[in-house]
Amino acid sequence: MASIREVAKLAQVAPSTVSRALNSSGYVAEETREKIKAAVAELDYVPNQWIRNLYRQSTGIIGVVAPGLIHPFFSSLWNHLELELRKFGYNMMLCSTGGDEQREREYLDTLERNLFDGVIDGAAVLPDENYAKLEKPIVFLDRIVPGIPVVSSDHRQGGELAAKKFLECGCRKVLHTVGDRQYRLQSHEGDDALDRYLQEHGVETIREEVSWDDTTDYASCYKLTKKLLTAHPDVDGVLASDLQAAAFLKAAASLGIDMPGKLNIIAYDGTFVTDFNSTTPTAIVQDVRTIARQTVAVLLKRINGQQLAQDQIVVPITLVEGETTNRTSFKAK
Amino acid sequence: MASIREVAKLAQVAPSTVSRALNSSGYVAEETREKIKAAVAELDYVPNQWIRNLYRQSTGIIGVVAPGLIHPFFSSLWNHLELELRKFGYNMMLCSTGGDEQREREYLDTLERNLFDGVIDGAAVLPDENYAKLEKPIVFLDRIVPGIPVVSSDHRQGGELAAKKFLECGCRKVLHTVGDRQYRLQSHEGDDALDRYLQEHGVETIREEVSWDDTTDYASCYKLTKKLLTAHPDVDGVLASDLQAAAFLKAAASLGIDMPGKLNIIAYDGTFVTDFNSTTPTAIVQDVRTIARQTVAVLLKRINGQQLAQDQIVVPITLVEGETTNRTSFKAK
DNA sequence: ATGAAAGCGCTAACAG
DNA sequence: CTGTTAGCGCTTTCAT
Repeated sequence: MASIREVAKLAQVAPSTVSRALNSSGYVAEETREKIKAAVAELDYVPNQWIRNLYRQSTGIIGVVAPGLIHPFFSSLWNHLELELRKFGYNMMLCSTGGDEQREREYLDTLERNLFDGVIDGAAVLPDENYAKLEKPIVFLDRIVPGIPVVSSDHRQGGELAAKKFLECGCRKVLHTVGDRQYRLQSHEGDDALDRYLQEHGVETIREEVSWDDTTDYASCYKLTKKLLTAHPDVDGVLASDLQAAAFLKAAASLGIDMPGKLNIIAYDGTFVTDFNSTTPTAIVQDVRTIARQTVAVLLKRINGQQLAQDQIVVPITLVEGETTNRTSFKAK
Repeated sequence: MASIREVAKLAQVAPSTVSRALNSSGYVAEETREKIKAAVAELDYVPNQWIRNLYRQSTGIIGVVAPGLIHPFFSSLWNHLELELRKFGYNMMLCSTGGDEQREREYLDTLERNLFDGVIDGAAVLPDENYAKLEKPIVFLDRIVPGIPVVSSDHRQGGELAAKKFLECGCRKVLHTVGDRQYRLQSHEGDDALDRYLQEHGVETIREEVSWDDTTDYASCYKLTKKLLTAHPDVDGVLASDLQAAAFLKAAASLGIDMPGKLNIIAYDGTFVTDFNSTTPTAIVQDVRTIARQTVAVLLKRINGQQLAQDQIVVPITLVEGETTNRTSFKAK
């Protein structure tokens, strides 16, 4: 790896002149420029970007903290984030915590101590105070902490869309799986909205708290869903994330439950995995691309020191009708 | 961000002493150590890791070049790679090329010019000569280039396992999808082995070349498989990657083809997505975890300047019997 | 238009 | 045991 000094020596100029020529900053005589160009070619000189970063105090790398890479919703989110960051000349360092506190802490530490330009935390599971001392521009996904910008789907809308669909289908008892409630997440709004709306309309709801494994690992999902369907035989509506919904579908079939006659299932997320099923589920679809776009937009504003109009950004969500909910409802009249 | 000099000043010692105290390299009097500790605490000093890297000429970050993050086989591979790298104290920077040459080139360039400790390229689609000048320790996945270590599944074994199964099922005409053949990939061995074995036993085979999209995007998969099944109505065996296999299954069902009576399907990869189907496919399962482990092992050897026993490492592969191949074959007698 | 010199924040070699 | 000095590879004044 040739250094700038070697180039300078060969071109018989000072290192600073080479620097200027290469960055086209400041004046360099055409003749000198030529000599330098020749020397660069001869030595196959490539400036060490790392060192440049040292001066610029920036690397063009954004750290992304993820709970996992396999879950279809997240893998597709990271994919879109990468594309979006690339658009603005940034690279992405992807860190996966597996939902573990300690690992998140370690990663945040690494990201803080290195010259990363910013952080996107999609796996924030630490108490609020841990985030207070972070100096880097940061954006959260879903997790709400005062003073930190957060991007997420409009889960309240998602919950309501699902609730309305269940009502249309004439459901009387709806079960939905919810995550841990220890910290404030935007997605909790969805659970609350669902319950509120359904209960206002006289429909019973059951919340079933599930672990991260139960939403990520299909085998766990399947075991869980079978258990739930057995424990609550009178449930006629289910809202659960894609994988779980797929598992519910399979489990219900194996239990001989008539669908969608006796059981309406709505999948939350609407990633590509729902396509596999022989029956296409009705799904609440998150707009991953827009989430990625907004997240990057917010982060860049932070990096450039601009003010944000709002700390919380919610992205609209849609319901896509499939075959797992009753079409012959009174809505269709 | 306090610097080491500020700490030194506050503790009334030289920066180098602080450095020694913090790295516990060299002698520091207990008393001095205390003073320094106090100063560090007072200023909330955190050493700038980035700068340290400059001296160590290493960052602890490995660049991973991926064709994509969504495809289940890859997302699970990146996940395991991350875990494995973490085990050895490394972080992973994940770059996704979408299979694009230009993007691979750009990423390799970035990785070379920055202080990454090594590169794992799972999306190598450039002509061989592009890799000759790479100076960083590198490992390829699947792609074979002389002089560069490569890790992959034992696809030859995979091809043969599939072939034997098709024979057992009494297939007479087997279709399999293959990728681009422009460069040498270990996975081509699988296609070749399948053809060879089947043809030796008098079974006709059809290769169908497919694009990256046709293996990644489910909608594309489905369109493709429907077309193929219509074009080759007499095919009684199909080998295709998970997503495609799922699509074949759905397409065949929609065309009213009797399965597995008239059509035996084997899914290649065996990722979690195959679980979703109401029918569990027979699958050739890649051992992602071992691939990840071997890849990291090879890379670390390279980083530490150790010799490799061999340039090509192949990881055993297995066939898992499912419901999409005929069990009542003459093997069962 | 060019070069010398200072410095980014830290470490390592060497005196003392 | 501790401080001084030099330097990682580059950029950026500031003279000339």
